[in-house]
Amino acid sequence: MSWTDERVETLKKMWTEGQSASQIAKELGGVTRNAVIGKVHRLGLSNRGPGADKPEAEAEAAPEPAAATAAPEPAEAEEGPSTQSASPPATNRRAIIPAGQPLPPQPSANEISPEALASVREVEKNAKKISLMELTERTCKWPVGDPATTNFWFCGLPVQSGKPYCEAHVGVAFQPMSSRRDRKR
DNA sequence: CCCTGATTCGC
DNA sequence: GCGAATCAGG
Repeated sequence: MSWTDERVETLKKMWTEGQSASQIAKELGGVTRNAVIGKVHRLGLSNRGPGADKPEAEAEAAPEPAAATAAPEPAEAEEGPSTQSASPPATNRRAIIPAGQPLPPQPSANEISPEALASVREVEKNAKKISLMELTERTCKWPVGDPATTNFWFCGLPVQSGKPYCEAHVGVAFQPMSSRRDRKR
């Protein structure tokens, strides 16, 4: 595969859209993400944000010709403490879990946002349905089903990173409480 | 381990 | 110019 005009355009478009190199590579096909990244660099658009081109960028200092009075530092707003506690779907199950540590919450009765719920349903269909012993540091530890049943398994999908769950389950586990708005029912 | 982009360097 | 290998980070 070579970089035809079309392919390059797709590349540019997607890259500008913020697509990841791997996604672009997948889309184009026949190339790896490395190829994409390499091309991106060669095209000189390694930087995605600035649609503006800044040919001249030299020397530090003197970035501000204007009299920047005071407050040159907007300072980081930083994430507010925003009590976005994970609010684990409270599990009433006695400590049934084996050598559990932080222990996964039960998805059960809780007001979960429809979107997140939908995601979970999705995921559960593709879940690897691994057993307890198969749980590793990087498998989603979201439990599904009743532990007392044979119909019990763990999601097992790749975890987000750090988190104990896969993306979808992280979504339902760590809800910003803003979405917990009590929707009438 | 999964993923990101960044760089290098033989081709 | 190309992109695999590698590097550096999350």
